[in-house]
Amino acid sequence: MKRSGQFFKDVYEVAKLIPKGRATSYGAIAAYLGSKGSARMVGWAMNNAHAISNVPAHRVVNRNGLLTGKQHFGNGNQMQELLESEGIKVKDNQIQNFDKVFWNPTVELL
DNA sequence: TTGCTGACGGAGG
DNA sequence: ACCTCCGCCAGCA
Repeated sequence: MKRSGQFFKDVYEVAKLIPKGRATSYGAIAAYLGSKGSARMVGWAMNNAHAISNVPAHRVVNRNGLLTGKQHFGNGNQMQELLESEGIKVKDNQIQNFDKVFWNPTVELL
């Protein structure tokens, strides 16, 4: 078993806890895990998350609500379609009303 | 082994 | 307000 760092593992667990119709940011997850400055690692973990089941990486975007990682979903706008399928409005790779759909693990999971 | 890159974010100019 | 640089740390050449 490739034991990725505990950090990655935690990222996966938090990602799985993101409610349907909600989204969070890389930085928010990193902050929740205690590594505020490691937002990039969260993104990296998401890349690896494709190997894990039930990890809704499409619900994780950058702090602007921009679907920066959509290009990693293989098909063109699959990430956007998944989000819209859950009720999240997306326009031009950006989540609309991001402040409403934003799910802050530091607050929600606390 | 060393160095560069990367699904980000905050600080500085 | 806009643009640029630095830090975070794991993976890969």
